[in-house]
Amino acid sequence: MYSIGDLSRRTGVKIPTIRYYEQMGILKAADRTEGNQRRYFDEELERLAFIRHCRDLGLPISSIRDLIRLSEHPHAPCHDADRIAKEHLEAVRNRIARLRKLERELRRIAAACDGGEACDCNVIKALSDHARCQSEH
Amino acid sequence: MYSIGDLSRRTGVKIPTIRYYEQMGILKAADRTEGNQRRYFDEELERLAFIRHCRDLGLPISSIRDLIRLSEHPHAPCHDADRIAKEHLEAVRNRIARLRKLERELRRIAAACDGGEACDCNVIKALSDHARCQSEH
DNA sequence: CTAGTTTCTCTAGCGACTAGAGGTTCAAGA
DNA sequence: TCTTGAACCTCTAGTCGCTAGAGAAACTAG
Repeated sequence: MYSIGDLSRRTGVKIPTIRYYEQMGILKAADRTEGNQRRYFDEELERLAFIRHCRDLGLPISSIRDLIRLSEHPHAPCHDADRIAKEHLEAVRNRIARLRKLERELRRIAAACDGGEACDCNVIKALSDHARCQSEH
Repeated sequence: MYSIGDLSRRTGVKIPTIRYYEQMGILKAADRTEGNQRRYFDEELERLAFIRHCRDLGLPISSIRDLIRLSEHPHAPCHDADRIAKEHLEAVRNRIARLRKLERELRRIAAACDGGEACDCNVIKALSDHARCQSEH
């Protein structure tokens, strides 16, 4: 049996965040002591680890909610879970592609400073001037 | 002389966003008509393009504010502008590195579905199980 | 002059937390 | 058993960068 602090230490999820997940309905409301404090079991520990893992992977809470609902209806086709993961993979790939363009751009800009004064600072000029970009963003 | 709608069409920045930038102090308060409507000149058009470009590159508004303040004090050393760009480049590189790890992970997870039922769906299992990850995140 | 578009301000909402106030409960040591 | 201090409770508000909507006023073309 874990207090919310135990759960927090074991999962690395901060206490207010645990309460927030409960409020969002992805972590079920814990049993309480006589004095109204939350007490958790291994089941919640596992679910919180699942949530944490999903969040680390960048899945929004709404998708996590979908996955949990799915896993609670074990005879539904797993098609949906697969779709959620695939869609997210696609989104991550797009983000990477965009960020790499930005990286090139920033490298160009950051290389432009010759240590002078702001009035002729190439960083500021480069940031002012969209036309110099080698790729649209 | 541009209305806020003109400015919006020319820069692709939505009208409420322009007003928001004014409120945040990175776009200076425009002149007004008798009837209190904003009227802009090319100077604001350019600044908005600058802001837009910075935002596209992912710079937070606070950094943009710093850069603008800097460009308004043209005899300050451009050292700070350079630092802002370099720091941001660093942050972008870190984000890319992290996202690539996530991509590998998601690819592994998304490949795990064999079309069965949710009760033995490998996507859900993979998401439950941190230990299977090939890289920490 | 009128009708329809644009603009105004103000407030509230998004997502995923995070921080703080002010009060209560728990657990360990004396 | 009592005390003390840590941990916990709820509630509200703040973060960031917008975005949406209400209701009213101003502009512009015919």
